[in-house]
Amino acid sequence: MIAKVIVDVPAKQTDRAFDYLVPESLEDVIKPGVRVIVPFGPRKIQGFVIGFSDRSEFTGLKEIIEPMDLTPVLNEELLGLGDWLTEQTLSYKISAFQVMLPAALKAKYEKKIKLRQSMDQLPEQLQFLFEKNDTILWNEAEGYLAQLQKEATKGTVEVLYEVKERVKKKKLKHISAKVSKEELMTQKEQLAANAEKQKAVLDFFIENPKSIEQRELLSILDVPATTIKSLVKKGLLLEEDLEVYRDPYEDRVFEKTKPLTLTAEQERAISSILATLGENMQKVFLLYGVTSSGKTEIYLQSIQRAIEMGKEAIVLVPEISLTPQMVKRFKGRFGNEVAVLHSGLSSGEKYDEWRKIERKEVKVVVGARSAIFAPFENLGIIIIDEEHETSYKQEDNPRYHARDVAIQRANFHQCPVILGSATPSLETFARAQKGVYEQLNLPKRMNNQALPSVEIIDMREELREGNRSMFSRALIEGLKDRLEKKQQIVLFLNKRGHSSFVMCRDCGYVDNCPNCDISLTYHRFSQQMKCHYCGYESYVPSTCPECNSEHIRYFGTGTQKVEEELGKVLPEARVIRMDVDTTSRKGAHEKLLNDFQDGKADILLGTQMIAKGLDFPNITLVGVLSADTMLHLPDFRSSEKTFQLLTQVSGRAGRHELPGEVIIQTYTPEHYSVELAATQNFDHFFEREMMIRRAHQYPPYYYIALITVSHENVAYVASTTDKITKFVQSKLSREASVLGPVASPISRIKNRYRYQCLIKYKREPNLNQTLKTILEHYQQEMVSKGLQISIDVNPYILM
DNA sequence: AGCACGCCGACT
DNA sequence: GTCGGCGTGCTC
Repeated sequence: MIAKVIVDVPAKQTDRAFDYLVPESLEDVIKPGVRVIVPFGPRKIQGFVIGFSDRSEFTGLKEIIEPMDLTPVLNEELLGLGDWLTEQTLSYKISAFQVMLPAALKAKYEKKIKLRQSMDQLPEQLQFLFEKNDTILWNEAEGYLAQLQKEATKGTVEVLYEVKERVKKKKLKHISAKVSKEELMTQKEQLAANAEKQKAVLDFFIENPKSIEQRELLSILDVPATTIKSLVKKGLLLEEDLEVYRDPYEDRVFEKTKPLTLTAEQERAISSILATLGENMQKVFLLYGVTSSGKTEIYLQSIQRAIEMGKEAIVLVPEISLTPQMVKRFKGRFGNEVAVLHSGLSSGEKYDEWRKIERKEVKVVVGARSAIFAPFENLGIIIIDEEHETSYKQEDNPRYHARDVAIQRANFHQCPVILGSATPSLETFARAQKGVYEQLNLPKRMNNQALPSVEIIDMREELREGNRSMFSRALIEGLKDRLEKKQQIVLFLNKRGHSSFVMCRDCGYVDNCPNCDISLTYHRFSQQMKCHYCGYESYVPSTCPECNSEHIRYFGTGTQKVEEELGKVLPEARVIRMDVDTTSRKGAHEKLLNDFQDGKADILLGTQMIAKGLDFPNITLVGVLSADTMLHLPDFRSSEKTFQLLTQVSGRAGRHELPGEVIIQTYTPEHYSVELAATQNFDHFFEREMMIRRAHQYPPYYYIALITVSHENVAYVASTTDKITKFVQSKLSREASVLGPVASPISRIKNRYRYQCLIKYKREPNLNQTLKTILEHYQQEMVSKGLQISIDVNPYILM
């Protein structure tokens, strides 16, 4: 039997199956989807079995060394999905497989040197290396490698390549009775009279026939481990290592919730979904509901139905660690049937959650982007909450969009996909309008609570009238008012777009990174300037390096700065600040939110991370400090993102009995995305933005693909990009526009110059082949000259 | 990605 | 004469 194996070498030349003989003894274990260790040249590496064949064109086949799994980690569906991913994203097969699995299953490689003959066969100056051990790590022999290599050819030492698992299954020693209760009793009689500890242990097992963790047993009975050992030796007790899961929510109790009664609107929406569920068909729904309109309850009850039908469910949420409330809702309804996968977990914890899915111990997975690959085999429904979120697009290879994967998987399982949002992406909304997706509307908030009133404040006007602070007079008024009424406030700082940079007020000099074409960010905590792209650090300049002026200071507002200012204006206000600094510690996020919920603070101040999911009854005022910082980014989606963000943030106010108010501060009050977010008029915004997209040939009217070329030499990059652009032009139809070559918006990162070519097209069956040809053609130069070409067929970041 | 093989410059 | 630079090609 010959196995086709995809090897763990992410390179163009090795991006195909290699044939290996399956040793007879392994024929039962080696199945498609099993990871194996195979010899590859002089080394050993990991590979994935994708299929079998009885013949090979290749002579001199090698044998598979050993399997790494007893059961496949990728089932037939996921193997196929891997092929599809490879084709869609132009990535390597191996990368596609690895992205579908928890990182813990990625192999770790170790290179070692082993002494083969007696020490005295070795030149004297090398002997000390092997004094302690006959095997040392390759890096430990630094400086002697050349000599050792010579020894290796003589055979005194041998170079070993090892493939290691990254994470061990967590196992704990469990003890149980090996014989019957009666037998234990008779054996107890025969123990020496003074063997009281042993008798106590036997008594315990006579009472409790179940197995128990050794550590626990020892602490209950207060006996030494040797007592257990001797009973095991006598054959009365059984000692075994059982796999236990690292459960991140272990010590948490989730209050059980029951399905709520649905409103007439919810009822109407869910009936369509349930019908599709019952008919076993693939269909995509857009659940378009304003903030607080009860989308989650629809998710919960749809999943309920899927479970009742014996099926499973995937729920994607944007970066779930940021919404503990969401986890609570799912765990509350489905208890132990839920696995949670998000970036806040350690790789061991992620692996354990994944194992629960693989072993069919859960029915529902709630997680961020990569949870879309959960290895369920009987998927009944896929839900993508906050469908418009850009974090569903992976920004490195394979550059997939979870929404596309979801639809692909739903096609395989013939099940519904629900895309939920109050502010759908234009792509999705356009498809719903065309009838490709079925649109379900929830236009009203639950319990008919009115949407909050929104006021837009023109900060230029404030400035003209002499208010130079970052808070408008209206906002200060509002803050004071809520403090008095003991109501809560959310202050939102839109940081994306500009962070704190240092500029000279006299000459306009900006402190830039020497390696990247981007300004350095001021970090108050470490009193340093840092580059977000390459990590370069320097001190904060006290005088301008250009003109020696002392009027050099930082611009832009960080949350710390706002907190400080807030303290000056409203010293009595209790503020909780949420940003990367205060939430980096595990569980910090949740604790801060709990404190806020418990009323330990009046104001919650934060960045993007507080924009969604917050649902506290006492919030009656939401302030947006700077609405328009994103509008000026070189990104055709910036209006869309601004609109979405403002709408989401506004939705935090007045979700329960108390009416809500929103104050949006902006320097561009006339911009339609600000104006229309104030009235929460998505439909109007959609029309407006669609006109612009059509005029500029952007999605959803056109598809786009972005080729980015980078190298240390500008001229080389420019000329290569030029050749690529011309080539693409020659291969595509007249319908497509190929723009370039131009320098990327961030024209240099880590001293590499960056050029790009943007392709806008409607239908180009040749495109993928053309792009593949480019990668193939430049493959040599990519390895030998360090040229980088990255292709993103549906980019979300154009920088 | 590694690693070996192979063909040209500066050294004991 | 050889050590070693990294360009080229292969890995079942």
